[in-house]
Amino acid sequence: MRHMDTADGSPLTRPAGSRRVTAAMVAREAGVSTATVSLVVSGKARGRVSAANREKVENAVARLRYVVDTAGSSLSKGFSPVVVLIATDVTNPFYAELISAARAALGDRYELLLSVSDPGSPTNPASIPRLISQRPAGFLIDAPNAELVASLPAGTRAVLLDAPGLNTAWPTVNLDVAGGAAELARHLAGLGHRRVAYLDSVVEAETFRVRREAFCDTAADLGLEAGYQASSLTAVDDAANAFAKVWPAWQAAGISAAVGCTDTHAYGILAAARAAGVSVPGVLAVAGFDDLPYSRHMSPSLTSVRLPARELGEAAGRALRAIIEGGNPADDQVILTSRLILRESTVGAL
Amino acid sequence: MRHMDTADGSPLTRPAGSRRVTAAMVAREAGVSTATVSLVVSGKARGRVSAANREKVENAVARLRYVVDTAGSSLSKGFSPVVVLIATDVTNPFYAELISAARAALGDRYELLLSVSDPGSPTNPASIPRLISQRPAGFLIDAPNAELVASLPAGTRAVLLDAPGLNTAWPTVNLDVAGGAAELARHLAGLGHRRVAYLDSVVEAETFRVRREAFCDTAADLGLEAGYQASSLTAVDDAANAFAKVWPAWQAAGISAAVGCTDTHAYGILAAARAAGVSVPGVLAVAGFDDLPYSRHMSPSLTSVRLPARELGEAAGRALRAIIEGGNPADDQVILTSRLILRESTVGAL
DNA sequence: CGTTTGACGTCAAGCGTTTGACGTTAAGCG
DNA sequence: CGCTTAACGTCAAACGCTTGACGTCAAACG
Repeated sequence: MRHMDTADGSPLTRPAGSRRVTAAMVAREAGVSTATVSLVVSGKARGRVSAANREKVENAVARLRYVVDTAGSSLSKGFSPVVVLIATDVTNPFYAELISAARAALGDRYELLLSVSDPGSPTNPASIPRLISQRPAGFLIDAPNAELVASLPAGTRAVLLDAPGLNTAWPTVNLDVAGGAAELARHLAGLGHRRVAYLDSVVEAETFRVRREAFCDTAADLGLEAGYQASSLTAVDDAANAFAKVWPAWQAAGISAAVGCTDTHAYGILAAARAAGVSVPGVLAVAGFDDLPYSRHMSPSLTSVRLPARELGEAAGRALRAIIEGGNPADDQVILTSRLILRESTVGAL
Repeated sequence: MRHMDTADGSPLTRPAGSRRVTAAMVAREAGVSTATVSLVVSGKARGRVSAANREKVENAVARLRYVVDTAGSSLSKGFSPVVVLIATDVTNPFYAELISAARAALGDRYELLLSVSDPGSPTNPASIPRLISQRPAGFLIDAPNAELVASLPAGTRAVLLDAPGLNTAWPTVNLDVAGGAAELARHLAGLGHRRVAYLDSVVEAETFRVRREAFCDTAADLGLEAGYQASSLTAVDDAANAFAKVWPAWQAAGISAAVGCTDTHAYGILAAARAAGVSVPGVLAVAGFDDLPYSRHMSPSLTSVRLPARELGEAAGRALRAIIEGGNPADDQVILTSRLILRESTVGAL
């Protein structure tokens, strides 16, 4: 291995140039041992390193631009200073806030990296062992399905986000989507709707199941008949197509409102309704979930159940940090509330 | 270190439970040496491991669920099997395709992880050394600014995406946004517009500069007067506010078209124009860049310069893989073409 | 039959960091 | 003055994996 400069043979070679700066080099430069360097750099100098030596080391570190090598460090310590956020669909604008809040809550001792699966497909449980072999300090797992959670080895440091109904021992930060969904059902019933279509996701995530069930159950209690169907849409395009196919049947069935399990689903309905000349909310009321930033600017603007993205990221980040540094999170099962934002697509001109 | 179960002292402890499976354990189980295990697992068995032993090892690996530990491996090999994609604004739907294509092109020997900065702010160059200390096999860097590129140590394996006008030695995959921007300018001039407002981003990315300059230069050549101004918007909300403030002035100046440096900017203009009772495209034509999935469903649908996200990810992934495995990418400077998608927001009812 | 060749295995030296254990020294105490 | 304490430094043993170097052995060759 070492210095294999032969071009043939193993395809993988060390990066050329720029020798890595090691603790040993810093130690030599500062005239101390590597142990001392390590103590200073990791902030454990108290009572073991004199002020004079500390300064020498700090100068040498600055001069040489030394950065602790994660490979060596994590081998020795058992973990690396990164937190992996596993998510399915980062393009959901919901995530920008979540990520930024989580990073802030985690503090700057950890690097936050994202592992995202292809849009529409759930995270492959097979990738978990590979990620674990990176020895991250912890995982933040968004909207995991049961299979994924089951495949988590005991002892993994992880916090689940948005994992309702999973009944797991892992610390979890949940959103009370059910509350928002119920509120939406009450809202539609209150407007006089009698039959409503609920467009579910084909992606099997617990959060989608919960949204649907909460909505449909509450609807049923109120005498509002809610039929649902999965539709293969994450992008608006598909929604439009799907809508074109089902609209005649809906019309025949007397359906006067449609709810998408996501605002993007609802966007598709809006666009397709417009294309089909169906007036919203006159002929068809439309609503969604997530209150994406675009929703208020749709035409008509979209009624939606807003989820507290920032709080979610913040709570999850804080919990994981507690696990990593302390052992237990202060609060093991957190639930954040959602709320319904009323807009034109259900109530008409505001 | 080893087994520190004292609760006090260092806050960080090893994860409890589930002893890590090491190559040594596999070796014992299979009755061979760790060297043999390593050879089998890394696929270098040819000519060094008999079929019988290989099978024994494979069985033991399966039985014990052994996964190579990245910490040890990357310490020894000099790099870990991960590729870091550095990006600024993953919630741009553009990225979903880019990521998925890049992952596919990279192959399954590498794990693709994302490092994202907060929306609106460029990637902090200070985070580069930390990422490098993870020893990833390579970097994919999207829309880097000059400062970031300058801070890349020589020898870093990286491919730049969407880094126009940077004049760097790093292999780069660029989009010919300029071509699309020019096409847009010609389109607007052809429609008879004489004065146009260009809303720039406050984020300093080369791609934004190129979009603006190509548009304004072409416009000037055609006798189309293009004024531009940065506006502090990444989210549609801000755009709407900004628009409300400037519209009277625009009207006075005879501006009949507005171009957003991003479709999200254009969304904001659309929404604000609607709110202000300004007819699009009658009174004001609107266009943007990126052709986000929502754009075709806006009301009116949005004319936009489409960028080939999938091809971009694919080309970048392939180039990085070539660098990692071979040494040089087949093609050092790739340019992909963009094209203008015409829709209602400039040409009216289709 | 002596020698080359190639297949197959293992040894052991690193890779870079962390941290108990263990010195040395000087200050503090009775 | 003898003894405890604390501060400060360093040593060296891990952590888990990779791979040149170096064996052994049997088949192939002249």
